[in-house]
Amino acid sequence: MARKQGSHSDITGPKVREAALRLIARHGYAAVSMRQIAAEVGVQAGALYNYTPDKQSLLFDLMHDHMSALLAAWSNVDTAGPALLRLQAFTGFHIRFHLPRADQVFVSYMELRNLNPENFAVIESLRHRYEDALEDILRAGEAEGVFAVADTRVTTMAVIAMLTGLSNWYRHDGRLETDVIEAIYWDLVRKAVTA
Amino acid sequence: MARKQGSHSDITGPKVREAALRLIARHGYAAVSMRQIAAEVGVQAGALYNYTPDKQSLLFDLMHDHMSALLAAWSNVDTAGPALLRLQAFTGFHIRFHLPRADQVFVSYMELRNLNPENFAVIESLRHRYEDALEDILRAGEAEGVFAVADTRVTTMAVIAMLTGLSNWYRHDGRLETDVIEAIYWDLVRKAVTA
DNA sequence: CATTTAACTGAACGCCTGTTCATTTGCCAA
DNA sequence: TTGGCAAATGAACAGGCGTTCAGTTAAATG
Repeated sequence: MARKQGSHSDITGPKVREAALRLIARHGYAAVSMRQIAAEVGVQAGALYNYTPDKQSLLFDLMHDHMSALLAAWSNVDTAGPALLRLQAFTGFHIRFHLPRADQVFVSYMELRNLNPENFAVIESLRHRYEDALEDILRAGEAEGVFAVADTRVTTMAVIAMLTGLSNWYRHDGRLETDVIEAIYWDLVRKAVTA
Repeated sequence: MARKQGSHSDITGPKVREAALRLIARHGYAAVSMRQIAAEVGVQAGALYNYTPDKQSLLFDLMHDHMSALLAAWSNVDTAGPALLRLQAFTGFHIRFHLPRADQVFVSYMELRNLNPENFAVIESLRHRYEDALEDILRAGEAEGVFAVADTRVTTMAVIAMLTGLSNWYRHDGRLETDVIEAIYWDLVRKAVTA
């Protein structure tokens, strides 16, 4: 047999990406084979090459889509107003965007070293743009006099690490709702940077 | 030819572990082959099995040694006195211990999913003990009334993520000396948790 | 209903994987 | 100087890897 009942690229395509994301998040890019991904989808390995030119592109696309979606979503958040409100918006946005996307976050932060140099440069520049969004807010707050940090760039990295680290241990069936988490982290971030 | 000039287990053993650590930190456990490690050491792949029963044990030993060294070093730090001083000691210790060990940190935090279940449980419990050290300090500070955090466990995880994230971007040839970094992070941590 | 086309199979390609082991070599102690 | 042992070699094992492609089948088109 060859083509299966009900098969269609609009169905199989997304399934390939979902399976790849889940498996790579679980076991890592190098540890997951194209045959494993294919088995998860329910096809033979060769069929995957209708949807990606190669394994590397599959990883890159997953990471690129995540970063693009992140930046697109952030661009829809209101960034006017006083720095304190902007920082609160950033903190809340970051948590609400990342918490439901544990697999994407995991892959995007753990598999950087498995990107080839060109792909790495692309992802790195997207990540940099996101970091800069936070850094801009911190600088604005310093200009306003409401923030006081020893080093703006270091603080940017520290805050992002703190927020992103959340994805490594947060469990949706755990003790704390998203709203509560958001409040706790906003408390920490606000106190850490305000004058 | 077989045995090489000057070869000795006291020399080759450490070299195997150093090569494995460097390569795994760079490319990931699954992406590094025993033959690559052997080539780095300057022996054939079979010779590695004089120093490790298998590849999995090699990874586990690297991570176990790192966590053991971390806990041993922490146990030598004075943990008496007021909570604020203890927290400062923890922050400084964490940074000074981790900054010169970028490869170990990378491997210990990125390769957890490549440990088999038994090995994972061991490493996880060591990590937990380290987290608890910080949590104890935070609770002591709350009892003293000098700290005020919304949730102690979440704050513990947030602070550790912030501190550990430093290893992901810090460069020894960069703009900032260790002392400066330490001061910046202490400023952030102190403000975030104090009442 | 006939034809085209998109989707998939299954086998094959050359190469790499972790691990084992008989064999060889070089160092050290007697 | 000679034996014993530690420390390697290098070939082999069975299996998995990413990727390609001629052939087959189901769905879409006219």
